[in-house]
Amino acid sequence: MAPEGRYHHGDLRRAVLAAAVEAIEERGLGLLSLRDVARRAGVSHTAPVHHFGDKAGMLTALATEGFDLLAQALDPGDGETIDLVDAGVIYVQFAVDHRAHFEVMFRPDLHHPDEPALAVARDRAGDLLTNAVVAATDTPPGQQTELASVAAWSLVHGFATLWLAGALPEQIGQDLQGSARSVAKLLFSVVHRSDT
Amino acid sequence: MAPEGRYHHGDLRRAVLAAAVEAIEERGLGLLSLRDVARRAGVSHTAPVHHFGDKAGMLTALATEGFDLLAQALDPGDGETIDLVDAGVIYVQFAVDHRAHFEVMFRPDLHHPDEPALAVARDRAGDLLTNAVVAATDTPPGQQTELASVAAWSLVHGFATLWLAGALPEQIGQDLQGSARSVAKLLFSVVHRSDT
DNA sequence: CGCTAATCTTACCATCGTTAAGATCAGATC
DNA sequence: GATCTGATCTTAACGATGGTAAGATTAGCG
Repeated sequence: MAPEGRYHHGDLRRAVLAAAVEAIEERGLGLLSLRDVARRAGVSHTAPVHHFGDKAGMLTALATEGFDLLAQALDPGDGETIDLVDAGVIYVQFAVDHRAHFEVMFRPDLHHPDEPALAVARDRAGDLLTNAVVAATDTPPGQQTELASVAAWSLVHGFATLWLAGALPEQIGQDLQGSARSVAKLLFSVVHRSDT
Repeated sequence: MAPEGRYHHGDLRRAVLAAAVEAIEERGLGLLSLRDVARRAGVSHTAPVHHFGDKAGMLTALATEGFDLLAQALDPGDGETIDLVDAGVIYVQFAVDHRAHFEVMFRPDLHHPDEPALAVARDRAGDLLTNAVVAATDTPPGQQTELASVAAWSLVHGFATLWLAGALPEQIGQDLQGSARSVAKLLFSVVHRSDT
């Protein structure tokens, strides 16, 4: 990936983010070291500074990339809205497939709080989720819809988070796909009862 | 709290855990420093080693204490089972009131994986949640009940986690109590629809 | 009182994140 | 093609961190 022996890497920003994902998946977010990331990318430990400023900047960029990937996975394109259950399954699948991204996305204590790109990416993904709820409820957006969206998001987010934490019983983990779909089907109950 | 000027602290284990909670609430789990915790407790930076072994040991103890506190909050005593909605509200309230504990509880990458006390405390809290679901569903425990429990837990856990991450809309945060109760009421839909 | 184990401190080491200074290089301009 | 300029990367250094080793202090118990 990295051109060997060259002073200028060529695409260090991307390489650093990829190395960070690799490091987080191997040793966990808590043990992430910027120097280790730089080593994996084959550059000196201060090279990432120029692209990200500091460690928090790198994690902010990683979180932004994560929200972009999630939005991309949730967006069927052509201005259409995704089915609610499908959206739920995709959300869980994303958390599992992009564990490193997902963990960083919801750790604002590790971010630069005032990074506009992060807010933009997060809002885009959030809007796609809300749209799926609105389409499923078939009622005009309002305060009830907002609560329904929050509840729906909470359900799939909680499921994904608990699975990542290894807190779910073994049976669930053995058939994660099926369990995720079963849980996602409950989104209908959550969304339709939330107006009572 | 700490007896001044004494060589032996007297209750350093408790003091260190309390200092860790304080430090996490102030600066976030990601920036937690063992030396800072020791400073807050008024001891040298290696004093906690004797009680916890290392940083992961301290966080494992903190997570265990968290599960114990949660179980205590969910246990009405006298062998009775708690109401499902009440349990949901209590869960969210616990996460907010004991933010530091809660965050550590679900970060197994920061724990000693084979600590028995942690597993015991976690299972006790988990059983209390499952009991509340079983009592509400009114059906014998089985695979469906397990899925219902997971879904119910996911809903409140996701809500709490998203709130802690600052990811929920402002309206929710302004009336967290009310929103938490509204979400907890949805537990009935989740639990009763999960057998279809 | 005296012994022992628990508790805590000081000294030290490798590693970490960050900053400052300088080296190297890509691309634009002439 | 030569030169200049800014972007990119490295080396060097600093304070802080987590962990280990050795020793000091003291509580509990005979």
